[in-house]
Amino acid sequence: MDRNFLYRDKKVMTMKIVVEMTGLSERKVRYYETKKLIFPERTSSGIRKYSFSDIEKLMDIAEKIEDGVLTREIRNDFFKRRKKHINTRNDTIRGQLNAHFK
Amino acid sequence: MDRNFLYRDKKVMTMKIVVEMTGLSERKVRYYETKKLIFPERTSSGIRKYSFSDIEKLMDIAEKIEDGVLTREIRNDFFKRRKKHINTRNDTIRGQLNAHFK
DNA sequence: CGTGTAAGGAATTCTGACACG
DNA sequence: CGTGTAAGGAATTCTGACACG
Repeated sequence: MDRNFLYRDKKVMTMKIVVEMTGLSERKVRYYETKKLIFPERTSSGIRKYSFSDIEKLMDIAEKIEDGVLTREIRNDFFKRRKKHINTRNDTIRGQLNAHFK
Repeated sequence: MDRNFLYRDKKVMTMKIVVEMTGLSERKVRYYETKKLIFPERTSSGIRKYSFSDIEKLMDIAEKIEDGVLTREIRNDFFKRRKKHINTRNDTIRGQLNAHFK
């Protein structure tokens, strides 16, 4: 429903909760923000607020990072939904994660 | 879906967010908890965590309180889904909010 | 590049209590 | 009964930086 959409995208969680749910460190979560991968809102006093969809996105990002994908590439992937394969380079690691972009 | 259910009932919001969303004071939110109207979870360090359904419940509670309903009555209403009408008393205020229990 | 950490301050949250009624 | 508030401490969050690589 329309309501569920609100639940999913409403920015209501603070860092602590995000860390608990994703298993990532605060450092990583903030870093991905500087890299324009996630866009939390802020309370009037500056505290970051995340949504359920942010949580999902973070877990997706974490998975790609582990596979060796660069934040910059992940970002491009988000921006241009269908991006050409990243086969410009061909080391072992790269080959393994192409599935993510197919 | 099953997923939306998770979003709605997952306890992820801290007091600040709850206050912002409901417009209630921290005092009220905590008081309704002592009266067994809401049941937030706690982080390992003791910080209360609320869900979207808690937010909705709080707004419902606030409305009834404004109408003069006692927390005790609201609680009974929650426990026994279909409770007999509260017409034991009959002052003006009471008459006006019977709709809530019909 | 991606991430850990110590540093210091600011904002949040918690509990128990006094107050009014 | 329902709610405001001052009190003091504990836990959270924030930023900028140094470090490694």
